[in-house]
Amino acid sequence: MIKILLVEDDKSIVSNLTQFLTAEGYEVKSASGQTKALNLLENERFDLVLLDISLSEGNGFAVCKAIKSNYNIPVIFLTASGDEYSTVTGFELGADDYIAKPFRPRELASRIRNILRLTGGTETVINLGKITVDTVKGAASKNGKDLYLSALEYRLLLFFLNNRGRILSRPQLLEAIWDVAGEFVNDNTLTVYIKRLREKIEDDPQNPNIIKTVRGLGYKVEL
Amino acid sequence: MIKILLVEDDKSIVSNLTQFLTAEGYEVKSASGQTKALNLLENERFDLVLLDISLSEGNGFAVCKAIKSNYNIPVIFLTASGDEYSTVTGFELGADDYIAKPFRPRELASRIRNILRLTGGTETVINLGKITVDTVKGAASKNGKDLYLSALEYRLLLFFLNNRGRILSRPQLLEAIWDVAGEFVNDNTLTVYIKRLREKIEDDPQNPNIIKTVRGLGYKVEL
DNA sequence: TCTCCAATTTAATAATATTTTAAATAATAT
DNA sequence: ATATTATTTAAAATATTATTAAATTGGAGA
Repeated sequence: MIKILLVEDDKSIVSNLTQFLTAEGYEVKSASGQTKALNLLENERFDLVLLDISLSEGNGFAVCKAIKSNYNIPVIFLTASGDEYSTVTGFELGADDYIAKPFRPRELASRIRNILRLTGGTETVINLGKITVDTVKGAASKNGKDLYLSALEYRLLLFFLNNRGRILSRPQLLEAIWDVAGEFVNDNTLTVYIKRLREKIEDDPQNPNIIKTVRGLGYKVEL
Repeated sequence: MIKILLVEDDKSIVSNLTQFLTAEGYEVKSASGQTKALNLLENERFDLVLLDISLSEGNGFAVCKAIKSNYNIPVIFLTASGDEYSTVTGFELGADDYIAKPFRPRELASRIRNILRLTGGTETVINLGKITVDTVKGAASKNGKDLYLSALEYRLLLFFLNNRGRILSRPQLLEAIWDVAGEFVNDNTLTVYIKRLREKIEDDPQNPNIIKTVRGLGYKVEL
């Protein structure tokens, strides 16, 4: 069953959408504020988040950012209509689509199907050889033994696993994990983290077998 | 350079969008009808198609279907406004997004970036005889065996493959790979790289069969 | 509020592979 | 035959990545 988290404080929208989406075959839970939303996300696995970005409490952008960096779940923004600013920066913050209120439910359903198709659903447990990452628990292990990764090490590993087979350039990694687009984070920070991660996950960190260096292009984890 | 094919018969839209998207850093080609569009697609590689579905000649759906089944390129529909029918069946036909006219160029740009991000760009595998380059993996192979190319060798090969059939002059190559327009990179650098690349990809590097020298003009890779 | 601790970032240095240069040789066209 | 263009070779210069250690930051608990 595909689970959708609806983050919205307008009660009537919540009730209408819940009814409609349930009829469409989704399981819907709702949260009226960003704190509640993040709480729910910590405890349950969702496949998609519908996010009202005009939440009274703070703005929705922060939530989106948090979701994106911690859970890798697709997010669709529900925006106040005609707010071009929102749409543009929404995408840039990692939203996967947006829809302006008021919207037709059928169109929303269509966009949901589309995003789920494009993002291929959410994975909860990712395996690669001896390494396992459980994104629900937020924990990683090697041969079943817990790996004690720091938050950034964890996110870096997760990003690699979500993009295995791909060459990931340093700017790409910096942007994905440190989310400053190139600026202000010492480039070497990444190098240091690669080293630390290797130290924890590789059998022979000097001759890494999981995270490979492709000189001049970036790093890559094989399939 | 990311290449966009704009399929649209309204001249003023074509001209406006071409200008705008070019300024955004895309390479834009346009076709006024579906036949022309499909012709272009046969001969060039595009990364994304913007498709007006109210084309006079036939409807856009057929084109979209053809694109999707033959090329696996993301398609964004440009629809007449308020046409819900179009949006729903558009997605179902494989469109990756749609935008209703009239739209704000910035929003279109935003959607383009988003789709390219979601679909991970197109251009993933390029083949030429025994040589294969996979730009997602960032790796090249010959007869399925890995070629260990340096970053510049890789970029050079990629550039040749993206421009096969064309004669590429030395200044052109220098500018493309070394991105120096006004010299200061020893002209021979290119020659040396051609040699190294040939050594790795040619069966008989002394009698190159892939990268041909066209004396006085430059180099060329046959189609 | 303060202190301490772990996590993160930065800086300095080393190791290594790539890139550039230069100079000698070969091939081709006029 | 000679000038021009292209190739080859090998060594020098540079860039990129890895390592190590020290400085900084920010949060949990006293």
